[in-house]
Amino acid sequence: MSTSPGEASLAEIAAVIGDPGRARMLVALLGGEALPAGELAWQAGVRPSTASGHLAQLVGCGLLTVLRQGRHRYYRLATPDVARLLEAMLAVAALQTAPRHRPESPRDAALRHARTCYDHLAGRLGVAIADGLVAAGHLALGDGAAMLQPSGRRLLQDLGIDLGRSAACRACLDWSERRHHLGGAVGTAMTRQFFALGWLERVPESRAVRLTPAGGAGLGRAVGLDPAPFLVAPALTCGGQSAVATTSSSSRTS
Amino acid sequence: MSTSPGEASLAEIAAVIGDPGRARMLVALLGGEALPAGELAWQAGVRPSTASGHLAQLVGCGLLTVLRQGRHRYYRLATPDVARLLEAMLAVAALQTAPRHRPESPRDAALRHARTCYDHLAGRLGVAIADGLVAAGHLALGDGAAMLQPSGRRLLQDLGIDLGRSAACRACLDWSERRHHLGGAVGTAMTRQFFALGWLERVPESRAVRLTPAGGAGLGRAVGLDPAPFLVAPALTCGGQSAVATTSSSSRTS
DNA sequence: GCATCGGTTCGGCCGATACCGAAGCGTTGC
DNA sequence: GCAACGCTTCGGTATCGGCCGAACCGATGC
Repeated sequence: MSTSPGEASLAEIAAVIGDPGRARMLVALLGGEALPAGELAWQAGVRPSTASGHLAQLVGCGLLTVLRQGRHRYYRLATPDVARLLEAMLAVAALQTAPRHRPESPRDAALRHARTCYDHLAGRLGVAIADGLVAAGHLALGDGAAMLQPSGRRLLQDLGIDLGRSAACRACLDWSERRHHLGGAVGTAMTRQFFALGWLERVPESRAVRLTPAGGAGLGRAVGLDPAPFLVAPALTCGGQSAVATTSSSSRTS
Repeated sequence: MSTSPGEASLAEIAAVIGDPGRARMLVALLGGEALPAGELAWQAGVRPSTASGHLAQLVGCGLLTVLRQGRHRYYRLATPDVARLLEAMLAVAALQTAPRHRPESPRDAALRHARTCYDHLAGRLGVAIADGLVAAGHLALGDGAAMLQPSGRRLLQDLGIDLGRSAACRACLDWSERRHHLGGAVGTAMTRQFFALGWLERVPESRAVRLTPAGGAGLGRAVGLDPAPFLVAPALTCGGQSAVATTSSSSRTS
């Protein structure tokens, strides 16, 4: 066969992602944290033995890396490129599912509201922050790319975020909003600082994040965000127990 | 199951891409042209009946669209998002294959040299043009994003390319060079104009493109490109017959 | 009209692989 | 040391999906 290496590996990688269980593992890891094998098995809805095989494949084709720590093995996305690939797939997938069923599970609602996209913010909150920066003239955004303006650089410096000389950042297509939010080095640095300032906090067992009152005030000042819709968050549906209860929590050890 | 629609479709789409035959079809369509079913069957190396099934799946999950014309059916990538997804996969796949085998088939050599990436230029030529623009200060490039500077806008206007007010463009990761080339609206407009000016021409039966002598002179003036390495192109290996001969040309009707 | 051609549908075959339970291995904690 | 724990390896089963040839359908051209 005259299969170019590119073609061969393309199918290989896609086939590995193309199993429902493995896909669920990857989406779980899209939060950016490293997770142990048992947690991923539970997320995928399979037995540990099955999950182990899946994880071996994911590591084998370079999508994940392992971190051995005591008797645990923590898995994480191998590179940011993998996260971008997954987001690109979710964006295409969202196009197909949007017209069809819209049951809007509570878990999805929380994710649509605000979540991490590997190393930056996504969901309505991520889009709203990007919008605020654009409206204030701090950010130029268009056609899949974005660039921070001098005023935006100063703004971020005031928030304690010191960027190198790079003003360019990625405009990541948000699969839930079908709009762009801020990614790349600038988006990563902003998100990290927001967590450090206590403006954001992670929702347990999920990629979802929550805006704290301090964060609402801070973002209101900084980017003119109206924090109201984000503070009344759908917390009742994603507080950890109800979402988990709808799945097979019985198979969980705890 | 609590599979969010995103997760379910992620696996669905990946599984569809994950077949070697279908992957070859998609890569063939990455050239940006619409191709008839028979041509795609030949590219995939399967019988028309098998290819028909594959194409139905690709259309079914929204990756391709059909264009009926007489007794032919032309297939093309459904949206630019699909092309971006495929390029993201190729970029990740290139990471894995790079350390391994490097047989460097003649077809790959031509593609590495210069090719279309759906609607813009890629390969060494695409990267060299982007480099030239950056070196001359016409383009700011960094972290997956790029932005045209005022001088770059004037340069493109002189070449007959009129952009709207958007100066932002995508920096597309080149899977063969592991560097960025110019995509987005600006990259698309440039590439289209280069073809219109006769600076570029397509290599038949391939995504590869060739720089014409006029194009070498023009790009030398415009972006300071040294056209020498691109004019002595590996044309002998990709002229159409030798590359095709290595595959099953016997099954071809012509 | 009839032959040709591009493409799809159908039926049957077969290889690949996801799944589980049981057993094994290394680590942790008492 | 011994038990508990997290994870992996192995063997067997069952299902899924790709592949082809043959038949069918619609459009084209003489």
